[in-house]
Amino acid sequence: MAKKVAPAVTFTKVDQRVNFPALEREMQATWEKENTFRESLHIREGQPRFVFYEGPPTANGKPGTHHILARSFKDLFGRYKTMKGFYVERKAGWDTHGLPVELEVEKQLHISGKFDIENEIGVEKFNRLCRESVHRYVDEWVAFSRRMAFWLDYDHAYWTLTSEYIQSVWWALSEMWKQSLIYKGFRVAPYCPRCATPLSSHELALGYRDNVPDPSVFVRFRLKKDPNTSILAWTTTPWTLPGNVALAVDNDIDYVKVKQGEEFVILAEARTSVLVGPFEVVERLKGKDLVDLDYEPIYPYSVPKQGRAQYVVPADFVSTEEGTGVVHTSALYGVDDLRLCLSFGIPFEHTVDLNGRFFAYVEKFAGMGVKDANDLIQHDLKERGLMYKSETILHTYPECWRCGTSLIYYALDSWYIRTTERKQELLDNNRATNWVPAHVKNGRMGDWLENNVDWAISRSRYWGTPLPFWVCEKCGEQRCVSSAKELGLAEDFDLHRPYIDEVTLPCPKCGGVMRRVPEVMDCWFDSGAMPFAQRGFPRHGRQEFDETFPADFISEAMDQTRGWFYSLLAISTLLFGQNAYRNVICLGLVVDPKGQKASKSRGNVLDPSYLFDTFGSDALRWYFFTAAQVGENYRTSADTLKEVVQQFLLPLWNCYAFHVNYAVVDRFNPDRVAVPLKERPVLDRWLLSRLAGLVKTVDSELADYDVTGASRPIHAFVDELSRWYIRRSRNRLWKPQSDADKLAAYQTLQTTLLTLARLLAPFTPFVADAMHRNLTGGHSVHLADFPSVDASAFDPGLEEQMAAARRIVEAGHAARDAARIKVRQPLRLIAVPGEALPEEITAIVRDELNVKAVEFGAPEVKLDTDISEDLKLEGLAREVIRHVNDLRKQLGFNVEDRVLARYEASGMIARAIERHSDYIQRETLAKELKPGRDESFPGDERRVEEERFWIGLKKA
RNA sequence: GGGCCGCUAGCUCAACUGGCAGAGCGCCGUGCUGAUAACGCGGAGGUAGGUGGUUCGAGUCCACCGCGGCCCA
Repeated sequence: MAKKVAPAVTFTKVDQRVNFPALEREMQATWEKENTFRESLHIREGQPRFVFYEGPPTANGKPGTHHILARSFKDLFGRYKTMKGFYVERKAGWDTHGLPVELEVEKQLHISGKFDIENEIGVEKFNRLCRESVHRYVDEWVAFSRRMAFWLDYDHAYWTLTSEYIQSVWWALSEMWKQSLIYKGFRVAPYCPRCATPLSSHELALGYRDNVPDPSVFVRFRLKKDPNTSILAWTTTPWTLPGNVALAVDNDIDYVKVKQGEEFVILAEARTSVLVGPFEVVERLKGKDLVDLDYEPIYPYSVPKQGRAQYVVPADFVSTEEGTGVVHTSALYGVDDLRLCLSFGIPFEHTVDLNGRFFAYVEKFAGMGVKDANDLIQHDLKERGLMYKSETILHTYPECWRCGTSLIYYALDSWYIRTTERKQELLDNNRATNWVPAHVKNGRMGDWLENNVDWAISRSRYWGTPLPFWVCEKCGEQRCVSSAKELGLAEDFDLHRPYIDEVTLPCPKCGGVMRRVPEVMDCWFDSGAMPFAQRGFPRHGRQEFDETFPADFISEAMDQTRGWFYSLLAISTLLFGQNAYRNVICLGLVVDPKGQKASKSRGNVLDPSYLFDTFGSDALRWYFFTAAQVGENYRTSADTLKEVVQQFLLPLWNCYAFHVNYAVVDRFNPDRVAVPLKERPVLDRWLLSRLAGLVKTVDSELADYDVTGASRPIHAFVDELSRWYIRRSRNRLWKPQSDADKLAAYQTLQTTLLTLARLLAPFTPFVADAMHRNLTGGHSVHLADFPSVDASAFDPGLEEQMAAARRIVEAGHAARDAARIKVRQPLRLIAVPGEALPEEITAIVRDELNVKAVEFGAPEVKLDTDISEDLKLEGLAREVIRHVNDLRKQLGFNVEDRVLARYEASGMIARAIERHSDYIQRETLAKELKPGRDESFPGDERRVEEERFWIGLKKA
């Protein structure tokens, strides 16, 4: 007797009733214990880098289901490229500054607005609380990311709040300063005069109220050359009239001059319905005919001495939907107004102070609040015969979400980066970037860049990178600082407000005192600076920066087009003349099954921990990779995730369990010499050819950043593996004897499942590693190489023949169904159309359709439905086999248990058992099959086609 | 108001450059099951959001409109 060689790999039996969330928790623990992530980096040290940048999440809220999406894609490519042999550093990052953090702290303190922060809490304490708040959320993010298997190096994370990081940001600004790209100007924003603060668009959206009453006034602007004629302009904010500097018309709109009594009025033809009383059209004009006309200022206040103002200019934002088709323009109290005045060089001056009160020089209304002044201004205009008509309208208007005060649009001092000067470069660098999906490049992103405006980088807030600009109190000299050292500060000095505000510099020009401007930076600048700031560059990390710029790959949600995608592009273009990333995947949103965005008020938010606990993170990841084309929205629900588990993960797991559990029984040794491919049965050669094609597809699609293109074929392959290969191979593993055929089947399955595990490792890292470790005796799949294509396995001809065979099988099943003859009943012949297939494949067809012969070349599928006595007995034998196996299962025997069988039968059944006893014993692992009822054998009455019989079984 | 994306079966989604509308789930019927939280076969279910246009031919190209989404104003 040959001595048994202990296999090097011992498989552990697999439970078919797998619990994925539990499996994932165990695997996570294993990774922690074995430091698998660190090890996966370690084994690629010194290899070419694949550079990934982590877009830092704002650490001021809990992670949600939509965060699983982007983090899945980031992780996918990190793992894939690692398996392809690259060193993929994955440095975590935290976006720690900004208004969201401040608002969170305001909420926590039950305060709101600048007044409370400065006078009740104090900036020092406020910023300390902001810092603490950030740390609190970061812990949750780390736990969340671990749970979803997002491998990221949290130990070396970059934090935008560190002195190191801040100084890198300062350096970036100082470089731009040297290029004269930074200037101070005005920026119009929604503004609360009570809180004395501008509002972000997010805050603005919180405060809209319907049916707000406001004045609606039509004002005469008398022409200088003809004071009997006025241009009629409309406004709902009379308080802006003292600031009027121009009137805007559209060049192409039709205007009319109408006569009413002794007065003439000009307005858009489409708006004559606003006129009071009868009128007579005396002249028709185009907007461009009005351009350049000077009018009598209604108030003299707002225009500085130099420059031309108070005349008609053309604009592209004038409409005839409301008003008069003429827009009164007050440079500092409207976004369009300011843009227009700047483009025409019209001079202007503020009439209203930061508390919403008129300056003293606006004599008639000095010191009045803007809302209170509305009535007085209307009264004044009426008295002077300039008010054509005044009414009250109800409209939707924003209020301050904190205090309910009506907001005004107000221009504040703001610092800008002159990005428009480098617009062409921005466009060129964008064009050189690979966008997925492709339409974003010239669509959303390209369009945004075409309409580029200078980047307003200052915020009148507290918790942010302080602007490094110092201005002399005396002479106005400006200076940009690029490091703490330059200020004479220690390396550990907290560069935040309020400490930095106390740092003054002597003015080199006049010897006066230079003080820092009060603003902090737009935190988008922080995140856009991360390619170098995460290294502390240029003070440190020069080599690392050189090695890791630009990134090969980044991925975030689509809304980052104007966020991080832009801030990276803009900063890199200005500083380094190229984009910071080569490939970018922009993802859609996670929405509910109706396509509605998830929100607390709609009650359609999916709780990520519920999803993790119920379906597991592999299911979520696989869902995001396969469910929609990249860039589309994901209509997500518990049902769609359940489908992933049932349609993909369970069939995959069952294929794996099938192989392993039989391999355990048979003590399959994966180290045995492989049966040469040519000697393997056709089914194996077919599967391995399909597998080679799959590897090729997945690899090339991932190389192209096409994730659905890579993942969907894997699903299709698992389907074929389960529903054709294993279905047709069960008997090969089930049979008791160990021969070359069985060995080939095990070896084929082993190769296939191992390859699948490696293909799946980037997609579903938990289940892939569970499979891989068991199949290899404990090696993590994440330390393995990505599979390479086995070109020798390709056999397109065979694949085509197998496809033909499957078409025949389908037609054959349909024909049986039509003839109402069950598959268990063997038949003599099926005739099918088409060319003859090789015998080895035809044998599969015969077996699957349970026919003795297949005849090719028939005009249509035809089944010989004649059942001879021999065929009948064979069919009955198969019925018996099924009942015996059913009883085995019922009695709780294991698949490999040998049994002893007794039976009691008569008639055809008895004859069938006698004639086919070898066959029955083989298929039921029965060592003996004897007639005679024996009550010591647990058994059952069974019935086939009205004939009763009894069988009993015992373990052998 | 502007830009981009989407709209295909009850649901989730496919269909290379224009060429006979598909899959999975669900439903109905049926078969099979040591074949798994299965599987096989058959069936019902579609005006391709709408209206025009180009073309021998349009889900696919063009125009306009509607709905949903994101972004900007």
